[in-house]
Amino acid sequence: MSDPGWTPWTPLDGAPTFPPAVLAEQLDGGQAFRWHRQPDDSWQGQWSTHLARLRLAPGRAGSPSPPLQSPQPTDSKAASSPTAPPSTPLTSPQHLEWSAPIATAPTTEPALRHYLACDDTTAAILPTASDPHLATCVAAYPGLRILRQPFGETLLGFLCSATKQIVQIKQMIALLAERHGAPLPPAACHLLGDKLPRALPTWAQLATVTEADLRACQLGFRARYIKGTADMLAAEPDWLATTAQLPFTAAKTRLLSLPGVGEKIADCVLLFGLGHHAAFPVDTWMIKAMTRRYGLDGWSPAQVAHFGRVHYGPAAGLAQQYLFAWERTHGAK
DNA sequence: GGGTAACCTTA
DNA sequence: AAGGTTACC
Repeated sequence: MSDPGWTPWTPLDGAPTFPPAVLAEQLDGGQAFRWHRQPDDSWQGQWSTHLARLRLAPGRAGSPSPPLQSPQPTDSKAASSPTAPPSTPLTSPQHLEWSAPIATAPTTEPALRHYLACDDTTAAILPTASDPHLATCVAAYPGLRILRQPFGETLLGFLCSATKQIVQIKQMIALLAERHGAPLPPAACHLLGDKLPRALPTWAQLATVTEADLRACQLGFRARYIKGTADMLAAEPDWLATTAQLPFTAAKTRLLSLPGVGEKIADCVLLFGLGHHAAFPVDTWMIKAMTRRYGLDGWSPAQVAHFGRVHYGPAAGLAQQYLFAWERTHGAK
């Protein structure tokens, strides 16, 4: 059944089809930290002042909500196993459906399509023809894209990320929103029972929070970096807007001037928050991947980053996301 | 410049 | 240990 106050599940026009594992990777694979899987395997997430749910079209049998007029072309195989275990990354692609609070749905839908980068075709320029391993990774996650997230939120998320796992980062971010974020516009607010949805705090709001209160959000030593960054941004109110307009290298230089932002976090923010697809974040997973799959034993992060930029070119960031996803699931092999 | 420890907390 | 950065040798 669909929730009262929420729109019925509706196919998202223009969205690619996804195998379940790819949708999970895209929403909860380390790009974003505000998507939470629900008991019915749908996803609920927030970005900016948007709140939405996503799911993959369930099969015909046992469909809990009255079937809409969703076309479902070429879906004969997927329908045979609507609840098939996500045993392999390659289960059959299914169509994406969305739902949102009724009051905000008209603005949510186009925002969602933009956020999910449904129109992005960057994968077409990946050098898969000359790189068998990259081709394997791409084939394993068909439809995977780089999200288009709000710049400020992306910066906050990755300032939280240092030596933390995704689950922990999500906890920090949830606490920051709960304690320091503004409630979403009233129309959406009665919808989640006792839990009012809140936006993430803006950087201006963060500048008014004490470091101690930030530490109380489980930020640990990252609290000092976030406070320092908030102070710098508060001293220069146009910092985010100005940086967002700069070309890749200049934007990176500015990001690196913030406390707590080094090479890796800068590249993540450039990639996920500013759409600079040439950024190639190198973390411990990428070191493992390049060592194991390309024989780059003993290479430093800076050397691996250089290799990535040269080898993968203008879509290096997307290549990184495929390699990252593959390594996290196939790392042992 | 490269190598190493400290930084917080929790899974 | 964990998806890093910084400070200091």
